[in-house]
Amino acid sequence: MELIEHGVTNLANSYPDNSCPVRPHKRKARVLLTVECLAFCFQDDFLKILLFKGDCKELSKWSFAYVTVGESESPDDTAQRLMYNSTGISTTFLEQLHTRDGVIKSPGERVVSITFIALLDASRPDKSVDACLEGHWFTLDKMPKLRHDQRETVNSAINHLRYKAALHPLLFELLPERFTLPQIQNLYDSVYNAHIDKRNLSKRILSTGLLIKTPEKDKSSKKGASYYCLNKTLYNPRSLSLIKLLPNLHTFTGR
Amino acid sequence: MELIEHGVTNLANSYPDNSCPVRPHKRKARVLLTVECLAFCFQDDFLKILLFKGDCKELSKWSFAYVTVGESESPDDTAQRLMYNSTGISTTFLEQLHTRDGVIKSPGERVVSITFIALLDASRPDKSVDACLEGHWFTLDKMPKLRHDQRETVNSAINHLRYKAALHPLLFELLPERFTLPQIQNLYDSVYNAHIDKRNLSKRILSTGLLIKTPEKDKSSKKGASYYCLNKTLYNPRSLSLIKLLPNLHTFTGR
DNA sequence: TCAAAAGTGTTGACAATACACCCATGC
DNA sequence: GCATGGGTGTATTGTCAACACTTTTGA
Repeated sequence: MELIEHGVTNLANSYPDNSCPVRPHKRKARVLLTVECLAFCFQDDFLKILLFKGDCKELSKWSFAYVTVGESESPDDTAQRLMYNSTGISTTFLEQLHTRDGVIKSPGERVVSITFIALLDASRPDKSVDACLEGHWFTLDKMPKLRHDQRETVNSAINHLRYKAALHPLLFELLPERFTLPQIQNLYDSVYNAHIDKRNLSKRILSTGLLIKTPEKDKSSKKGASYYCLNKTLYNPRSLSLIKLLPNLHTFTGR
Repeated sequence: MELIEHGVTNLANSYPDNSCPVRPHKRKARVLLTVECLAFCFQDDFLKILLFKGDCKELSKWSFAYVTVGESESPDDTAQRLMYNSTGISTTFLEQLHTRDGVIKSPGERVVSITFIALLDASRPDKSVDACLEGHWFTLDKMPKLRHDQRETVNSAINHLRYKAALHPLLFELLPERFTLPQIQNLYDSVYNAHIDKRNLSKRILSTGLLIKTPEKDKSSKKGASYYCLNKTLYNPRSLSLIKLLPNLHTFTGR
């Protein structure tokens, strides 16, 4: 990606001063890059979001994870590192939500942050998370007070998650390698804070052909629920097929 | 948005060196910010994309618009400015697609660019575009050779446009203040490179209630087509309602 | 009066919803 | 044998797609 800066300069030079369609502004911005991650998981039958205890400026308030981008890493790598360091889990689903400008604190201290949404399989930490004492998973209805304007970002991430999961088989990212239909049921109920008819939901989910029934059963209930796993030849988190997974789509607005 | 840098530092200080979930990387990235715009309009019954003639490095190739972000403007302002300066049109629809890392050319010259998609009403330049000689609108099937890896970005923008327009009343952004049903027909045909049944399309469009029929007619055809305008109390480009506007949604993949 | 383009309705197929009972097992 | 939770089928409704003719008017 060897584009940008020279292109602008050179293109600008070929125009008279006031007419160049892409002439640069007076002074170029140099900014500090940060990455912030809104991390979700599914734990104890609830959708949860990862938050960290406040720093010394605002001890009582919480925040989602964020970190500055290193000099020699891409923002995607940063997000991956941030998730791994804060949860011990290798994130399989990371998606950019938006990039926004922070305040200019002093000359040269302008901060631009790229917001990611991360879906984690909470069942499989690759390393111990003992080190991450200050991070906690909260259900959405029990979230603590957040710092600054973070609440808005969290809300838009939840909205985006609901929107996207209604159209694409996305929530499997939150489940372990193998899972049961009742688990899926609880997952969708929790994400949409609703009671979705289990017959219709399982019909929709199974009709996608994305699930493979395994002979094993989860014996924690009396009858035992069959385990399913993803059909990896059909399922690709990079290019999710468009499948209507929820009724009443009209209740959502686009991102 | 007074969060980021201090938060990280302080939070980091409260952890032992190897365990902080959000500890900063060794050295922070300071980057040059650029904005690139994939601008679409609807002209002569075709969807068109705005491209500029190559600079001295690659004279024969074309590029979409891009510019560095000024020291005292937000990326959104930059995109707005870029569009206005290159087309004379005030863009009503600007949406972030993604942010991506460029190469590190030399220490301190790392470039990060934010990609926008812009939908323009080509009928209403606020100022003359005579000054913008090197910019041209191309139909998608007649696009010239693009620089570098820009083709991929263009393709993903077109894909995103198709995806989003299939679910939301988005393409009105490309139309003038008042427009006719045949114009809408041509617009959708062109965007999807298909022949969409006009009876079904007009039914879908009109059933949204977003259009208001005016008494005037476009007299350029024999019978004359009625002009419609948007119902501004219902239509809001910031929060587009989810309305299925196209059949065969399954032919698209998610953004 | 003819040609060109606008405008409009119906039907059949499929998909989505609502809804309730049987089954397997552990205790 | 009973309580718990898993698993399944159907009837109805609504939605979507396919399809062709009539209307208007300018030339």
